[in-house]
Amino acid sequence: MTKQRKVVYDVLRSKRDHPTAQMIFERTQKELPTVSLATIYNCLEALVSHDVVKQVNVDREPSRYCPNLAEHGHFHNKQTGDVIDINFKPDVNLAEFLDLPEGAVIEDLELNIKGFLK
Amino acid sequence: MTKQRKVVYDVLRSKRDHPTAQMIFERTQKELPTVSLATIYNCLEALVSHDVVKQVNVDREPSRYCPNLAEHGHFHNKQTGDVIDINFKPDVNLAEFLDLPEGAVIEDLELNIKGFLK
DNA sequence: GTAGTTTTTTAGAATAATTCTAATTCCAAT
DNA sequence: ATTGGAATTAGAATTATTCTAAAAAACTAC
Repeated sequence: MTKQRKVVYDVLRSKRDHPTAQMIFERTQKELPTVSLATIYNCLEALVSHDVVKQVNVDREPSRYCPNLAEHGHFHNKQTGDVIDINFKPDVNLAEFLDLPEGAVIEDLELNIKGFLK
Repeated sequence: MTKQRKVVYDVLRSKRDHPTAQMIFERTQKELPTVSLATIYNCLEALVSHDVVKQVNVDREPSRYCPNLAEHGHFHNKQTGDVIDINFKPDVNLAEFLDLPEGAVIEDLELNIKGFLK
């Protein structure tokens, strides 16, 4: 954990709105004015590969980052652009409802829902 | 439906291996040697926006395209790079198992599973 | 503490999928 | 045939991300 990685991680935890690397860069600059965007990407890469942060991709938009490690999906509000976490109801194992091929081992499951709030 | 769009659509239906735009470009060139990559993107955009083809994104890899319109997910085999369709078991309504916010209207649901075959 | 080694950060260049631009071609309807 | 509108094309532009090389920082053993 370097100083930069810690600040990036804190930025992510302090406002869980699924910011992009650019947004994280801007928020991190308030704390570390000389930080570079490459460092933001490096830090995020380190945090993601150590499984303390999840990278969230919706369509081909810039990646967003999320410190929620529990298995969950994302609701992308088309009207506001917001992305919020969607938890599964208790004791739900998604894989049970899927027609997976013989011998399939799931390493990662990604659920993205797009829509709006009525 | 122009000639190019028809060939692109036929290419997609004749081999349902979720090709990228580049792969579709190469396959289309066999039929239309003077076609351009921009046209492939244009045609795919037209087909996707008219809801006859689905665009499939896994991570930040190049988009893949799929003529299967039934609601389904995708299994991404990390060992082979293959992407295959995953159907839901009969009468399963995923939304029932999710903690959606009040008033959420689902317009699109995207399920990507990464793993391998044992 | 200091010399030596490794890791991280940084700025800027490079990359690659996709989109845009402007010119040309195609086609349908007059 | 001519015109008008849309589609196609080649190539330039865009943009999120990755790479490169150099400088800075962090560690390690002495």
